[in-house]
Amino acid sequence: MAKRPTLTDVAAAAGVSRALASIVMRNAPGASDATRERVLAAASALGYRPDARARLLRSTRSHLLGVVFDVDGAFHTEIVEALYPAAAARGFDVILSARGPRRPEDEAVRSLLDLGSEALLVLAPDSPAEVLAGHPAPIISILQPQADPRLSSAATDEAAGIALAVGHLRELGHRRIAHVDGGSAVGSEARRAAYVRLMEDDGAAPLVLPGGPSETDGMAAARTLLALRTLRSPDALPTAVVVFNDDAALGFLHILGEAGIAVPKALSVVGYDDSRLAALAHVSLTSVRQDPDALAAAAVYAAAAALDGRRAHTLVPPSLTVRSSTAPPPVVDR
Amino acid sequence: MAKRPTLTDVAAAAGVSRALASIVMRNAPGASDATRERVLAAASALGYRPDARARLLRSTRSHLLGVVFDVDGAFHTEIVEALYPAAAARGFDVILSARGPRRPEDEAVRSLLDLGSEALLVLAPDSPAEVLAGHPAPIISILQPQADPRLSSAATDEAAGIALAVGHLRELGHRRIAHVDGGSAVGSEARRAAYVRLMEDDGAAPLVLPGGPSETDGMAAARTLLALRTLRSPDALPTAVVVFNDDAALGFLHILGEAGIAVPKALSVVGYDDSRLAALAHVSLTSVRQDPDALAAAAVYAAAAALDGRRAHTLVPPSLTVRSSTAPPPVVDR
DNA sequence: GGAACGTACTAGAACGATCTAGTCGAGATG
DNA sequence: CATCTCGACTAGATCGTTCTAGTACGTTCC
Repeated sequence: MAKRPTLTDVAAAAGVSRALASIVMRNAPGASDATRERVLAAASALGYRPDARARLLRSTRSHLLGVVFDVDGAFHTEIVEALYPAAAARGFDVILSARGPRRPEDEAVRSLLDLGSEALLVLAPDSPAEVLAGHPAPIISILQPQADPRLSSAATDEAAGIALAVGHLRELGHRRIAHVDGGSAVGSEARRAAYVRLMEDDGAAPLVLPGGPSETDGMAAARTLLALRTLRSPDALPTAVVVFNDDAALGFLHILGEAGIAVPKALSVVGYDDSRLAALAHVSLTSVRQDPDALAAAAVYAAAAALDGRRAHTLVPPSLTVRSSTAPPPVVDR
Repeated sequence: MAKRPTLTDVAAAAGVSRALASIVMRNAPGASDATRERVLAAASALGYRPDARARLLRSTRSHLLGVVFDVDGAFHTEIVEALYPAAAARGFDVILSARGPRRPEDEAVRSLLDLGSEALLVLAPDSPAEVLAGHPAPIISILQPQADPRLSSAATDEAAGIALAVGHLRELGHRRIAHVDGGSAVGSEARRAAYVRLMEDDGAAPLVLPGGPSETDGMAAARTLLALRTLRSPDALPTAVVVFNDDAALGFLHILGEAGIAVPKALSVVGYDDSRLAALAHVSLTSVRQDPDALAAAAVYAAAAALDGRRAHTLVPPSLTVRSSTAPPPVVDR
């Protein structure tokens, strides 16, 4: 429990001034190679580590990115991990603050600002753009594109994701493709609109089943589809469904299983997020994959740009992970 | 982008000295009610928030708890969220640092120490006790009990958890209960030992199938069990299985399903962690529940105790969430 | 050979708060 | 009435670093 060595200790040990030791530790120009070596040797001999508090307090730039993420968002944590290397590549450090049912976004944001964050990366912010733009540091919205010109964003290209899903199904031969939407969840509107547009461009009738982001929402949507079966003729029923996300897709699959509808033989299902759930052998769901590394890199880029006074709005292209919940449509009475 | 107001600004606006304004902001004794009110009014009028960097640098106590957690550990994030209120209740603030495949524990720990954490809470530490004890702040190991007297810990009572699972199965009428262990994962040894002991106390033969913490480990264990069926007579085969965790249990269930073994009719399965997976309608796994709130409270208590020079080792009792993967054993040839 | 320049280095202020050691005045005590 | 105590308040040092404004000295240039 000995007290931490300070820069003064290092300077004394190396026989130089504090200021020069500081120059060496920051790897700043203004020291000869010989002293540089001597100071570094003294530092490591003493086990010196710069005190982040003093450093943050004094320096003009903190090089700190504050990140707000959801504790229960599985995909959020993937992005968080990708952010560490992405930030380091541009000379930033990362501090985290969790948001959750018992910790409001506002509190998370403020604690990061109090520590001197230069910019804030907020995953799927739930505060309105108005509030976000009011903070004294630039905000980068991750996963949710922002129309507000005062904000930056890095998000997945939802339209491209839906296009991948629909394209894959069409290639398999599907024509009657339905969509279970995400209700009022983040991204739902963009995905639904992209779906409707793709259908109309193809001259097909869109069929949107109201859903939501959770397993139970998916279950409800499946029950709606089952009810439709008693009303429509078989060749007016969808042979494939694109569901808002993996959680909802799982609920959807569950009800289908109970009703004895074989997936993918009778009906193909595509999810969205390519979460851990989708990859389970038990589930094996074809799903649209958002790229956490690309999102992280785009977000850090946007932060750097924002600090230069420029706004960036990046859309990251998703990919499709094909598993065993999709297959050609059944050949029926034709 | 106006500069943040400082304590000096507040003091000037309220017509008092900086020191007195500080006393008021800290809610420390030494100010009259009248000035207290005046200073607080000035502070909120200016939108003043204390600068965490300066505060951390100067004050003798930082009241900061550093938390290291796994980005991919679903249960970890539940504890993280519970830690915020638990810490606040004892006057602590929380800062997070993620550990992951691309961010080693050591780096996470150091960044927290550099910011002045008074104690570190590490979820399921993977460094040896030796290394952990070498840090200049007390370490509280969460989820992994520690024998080392220099460390504190807050963990689930694994023996009690296994006893709950086995007890539940015995009440249902099971006598031949197997265990799929967790290989070298955290907690595996304790759970396996508890299982073996419970079996022996009952005069039953323990059957431990080698497993691990992942879905594929569970799948492998299930195949081992299936192979056993061809070697043993039916009344020497287990009628119930307690699996190391939910992930492995899911893989186990998957292979069982493929082999046409009905759960819970032919075989009962109990998981461990009561994770999101277990709660899925599609899975509905009976599982041992660890209590995140109790763990968080115990960890913060241990941190406070450690700062007083006392070590605490708390075991939190788990509970059992009964779902539909367990039922009475099949009545067979007896 | 003196001005101009560049490199290596240093003294001391500054960041924004808290802490220490006081001052001041009013009321209590003997 | 002098002394003591106590609450309200303040000046100035301090935390560990970075920043500003220099000094010292060797080299180059006309």
